[in-house]
Amino acid sequence: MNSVEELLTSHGVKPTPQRVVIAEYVMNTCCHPTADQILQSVADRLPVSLSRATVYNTLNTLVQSGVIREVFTEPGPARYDANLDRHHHFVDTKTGKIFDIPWQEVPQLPQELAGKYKVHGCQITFFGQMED
Amino acid sequence: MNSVEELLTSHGVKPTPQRVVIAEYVMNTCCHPTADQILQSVADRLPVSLSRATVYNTLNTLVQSGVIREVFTEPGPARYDANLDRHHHFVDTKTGKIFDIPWQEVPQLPQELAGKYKVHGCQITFFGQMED
DNA sequence: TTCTGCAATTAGACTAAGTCTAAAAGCAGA
DNA sequence: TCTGCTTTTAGACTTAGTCTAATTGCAGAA
Repeated sequence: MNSVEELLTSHGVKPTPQRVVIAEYVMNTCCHPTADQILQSVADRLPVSLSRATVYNTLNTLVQSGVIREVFTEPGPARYDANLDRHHHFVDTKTGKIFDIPWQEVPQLPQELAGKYKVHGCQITFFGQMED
Repeated sequence: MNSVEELLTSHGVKPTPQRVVIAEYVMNTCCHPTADQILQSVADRLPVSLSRATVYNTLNTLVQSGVIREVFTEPGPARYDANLDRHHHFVDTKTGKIFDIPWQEVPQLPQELAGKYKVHGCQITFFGQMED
């Protein structure tokens, strides 16, 4: 049993071949792929055909069980992220690429706002350009 | 000439009847409406029929000219926001409602990250629940 | 081993959000 | 009034994602 299978099992997800290759792909790419990119890239790693519905089902299952995260930074399709450490995102407005920003790069934000908004989580998206 | 017309003109946007009622609607609602909600609500304020394409064209024009902002906090349709002051958003996870959080409620964030990401802008979305 | 039944997968239909296109309408200036 | 540009329109189209009903694949029971 390889480590991806163990990871899925430990999160209560039965490690079917489809789920394993999808999870593996998301974990081994740093590019925050979309569902469609995942389908394209993963399809020929399986002996059977892989359906679009399975990709979406699997991604939703993995998100719900906490194996990966869904990222919405901009218009367009959802992107997926296997970095489970708390972090934020930086969108390079020139290339569209998304980079992870470690949690500790950003100062602690308030846990309550304007005396009435109780904060449970937050997501920061930075826009800008990478220096060369 | 009313104030909405002046505002559009001052942003270089010709104030057609369609644009005026759409801008007016977005400015007078605090609920961050979607394109579809805008179409539903605004259609009968005009003597002619209002096309979906016009709503999207107008919203894109208004966003590009800086009259309103487009907000993506969660999966689903884009939402529009006429609050031009710099601010962030709070999503009430119970009701789905979006509230504006004034810029000064949140500490200043770094202008450069990890020594290579030059920040031009950022968007913070808080998730949580309003206190009763 | 075979049977049973649930969970996962599949293809394809369907829905929702938004864009594109070609024609018509509106309007500013000559 | 005419001309030409801009805006609007209806509806086709595209993209992202969900739903459905049938099939497949297993795990556990007999």
